[in-house]
Amino acid sequence: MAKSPPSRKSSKQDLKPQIRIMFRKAIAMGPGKADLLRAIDETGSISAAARQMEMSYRRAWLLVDTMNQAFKSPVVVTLTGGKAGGGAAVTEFGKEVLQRYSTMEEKASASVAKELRSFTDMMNGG
Amino acid sequence: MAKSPPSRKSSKQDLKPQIRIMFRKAIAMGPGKADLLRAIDETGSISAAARQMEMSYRRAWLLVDTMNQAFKSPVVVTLTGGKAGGGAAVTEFGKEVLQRYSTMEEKASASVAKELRSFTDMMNGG
DNA sequence: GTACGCTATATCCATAAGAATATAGCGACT
DNA sequence: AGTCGCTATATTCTTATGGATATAGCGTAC
Repeated sequence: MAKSPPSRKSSKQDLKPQIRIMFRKAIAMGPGKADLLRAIDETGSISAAARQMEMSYRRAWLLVDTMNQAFKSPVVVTLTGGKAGGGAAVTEFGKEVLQRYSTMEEKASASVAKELRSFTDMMNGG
Repeated sequence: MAKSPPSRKSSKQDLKPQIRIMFRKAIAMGPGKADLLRAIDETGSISAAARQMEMSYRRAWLLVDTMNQAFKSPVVVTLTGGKAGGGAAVTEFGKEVLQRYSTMEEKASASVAKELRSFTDMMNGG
């Protein structure tokens, strides 16, 4: 039988340059943290975002903590208690960080798109 | 006393986009592997390159192995025995891979240079 | 044929990263 | 006052990563 495309995760098609902003050996901002910020903005909580991204709350919390430490102002603020038990929100500052990061991702990606394709040709079937 | 700048490793100034080419969850090519290729090309052996980069031979060998598996042709060929006990060389194909990767690094870096600087302003003193 | 230095590989160990779990605290709402 | 769901944190366990070490095999030079 023809092999059915089995829920492929990263394949050659996913190739893209990754921007990683380092801060004292830790990643202050990268693809994963950007996704997390978007998920927190969407869901309004760290734990909901973690569930959506299928990671542990602990890990999500640590990522948020790393970001908040790296930037001059918090990118995420939290509150405990309240009707929903608490929650988290991406600050305006955080949204700006995210926006600028996304811009960088797009620019970098566009700038190497052509080269990336010829690179693909040199690789085995990812 | 004033705290003297203690042999800083990565600081804000080092910020640059990283290109990582993935192959089945493994990094087929990235900054570290590119450096290793350059070191092998320079030294003519995996172990000398490993020493130069202060990593274990095992690790260097694994990195080479990953690359060779990811690409259609080997990027490094080795020979055992001989006057120097053996050695390794970056193939012409490997040099092309490296060349193209370096080009991508430069282009991506240039394309986001401006944004990267404003990003820096939002971060704490790295 | 012995020595040399490198490749190639296996084994074991230390450390780091992350998952899972447990628990405390909080505040709005009922 | 009690419930709820989330933040915040500690603890334990598993797994992954890499370092260190040991050994075998190889071919040239001596």
